[in-house]
Amino acid sequence: MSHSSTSSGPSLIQRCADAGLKMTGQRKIILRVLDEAEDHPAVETVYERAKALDESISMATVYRTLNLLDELHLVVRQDFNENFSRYDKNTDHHHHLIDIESGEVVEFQNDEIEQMKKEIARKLGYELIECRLELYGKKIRKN
Amino acid sequence: MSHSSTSSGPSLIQRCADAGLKMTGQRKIILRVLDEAEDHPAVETVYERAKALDESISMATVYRTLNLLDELHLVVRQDFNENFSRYDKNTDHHHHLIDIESGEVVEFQNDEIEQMKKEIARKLGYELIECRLELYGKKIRKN
DNA sequence: GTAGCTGCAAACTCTTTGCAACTCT
DNA sequence: AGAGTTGCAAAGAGTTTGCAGCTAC
Repeated sequence: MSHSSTSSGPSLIQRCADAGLKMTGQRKIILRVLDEAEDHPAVETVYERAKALDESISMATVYRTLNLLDELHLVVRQDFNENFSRYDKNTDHHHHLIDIESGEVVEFQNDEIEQMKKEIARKLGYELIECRLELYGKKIRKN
Repeated sequence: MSHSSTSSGPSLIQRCADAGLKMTGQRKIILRVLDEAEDHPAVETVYERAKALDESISMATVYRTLNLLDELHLVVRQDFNENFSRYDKNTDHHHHLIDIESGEVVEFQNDEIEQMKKEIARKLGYELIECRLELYGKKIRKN
């Protein structure tokens, strides 16, 4: 098992430019916010951080931009049992462990589980296309 | 690995009565709808089915009843990447495979995965409290 | 120049809630 | 009788959208 490291490679800004998106001032700011995020920010959070860099940015633009990036698979929309979406700039396949006390999110990857998921789907007569695995846990304190 | 069979045991109506809930006409109908459901109905669906049995039932009552049952752990609120909730009368621990073409939901249980989840959480320094595993797949057609 | 992007405000969807009337127990 | 439940309509939260103006290319 391994933690996923923060995705490196070309920045979101670069990848968006490559995808032929018009690079407006607002868009650059939002992409920078996502690139610099070490967490899985909610739309509201992206908005706040973007607004701190450019007062003129509107919520509508944040929503539109995040939807666009999600469609292009440049970010991943997450839904951790909350009534709003979070966004993950790490598009590599991985899962999440959510600390139910602090809300902190840890990413992980596990090959054995990947295998088993496929096998389970196959035994039920399905080809596995997507999947979602979230662990909710409490930090173990070593006394 | 095994499919979970439709939970038997005492009916929801019985378990609610045991829990000391006032058994109004509307509540009985909603509980009957849930007891008879072979699927994972959305709130809207529960409402429609209940309304077919008693025209007077309101959406507000359906929401209030489902929230109440969820709090008492007599049903489980599910959220399959849709922008509304579904409810599952099967409160035994299990996971779901969702057919991305038909929307059909298959329940399954797998002891190996249960073990691995706990182990992964432990290795990351957490005690596993809850979890959610959803497989999204396409039916394999045997030609 | 123009396709595409933006801010604003209004609209939309799902869900919750205040209130007065009603109903199980 | 009284605590708990109900229907209605209004309010809330999160998200989307129509529109006129603006901007990157």
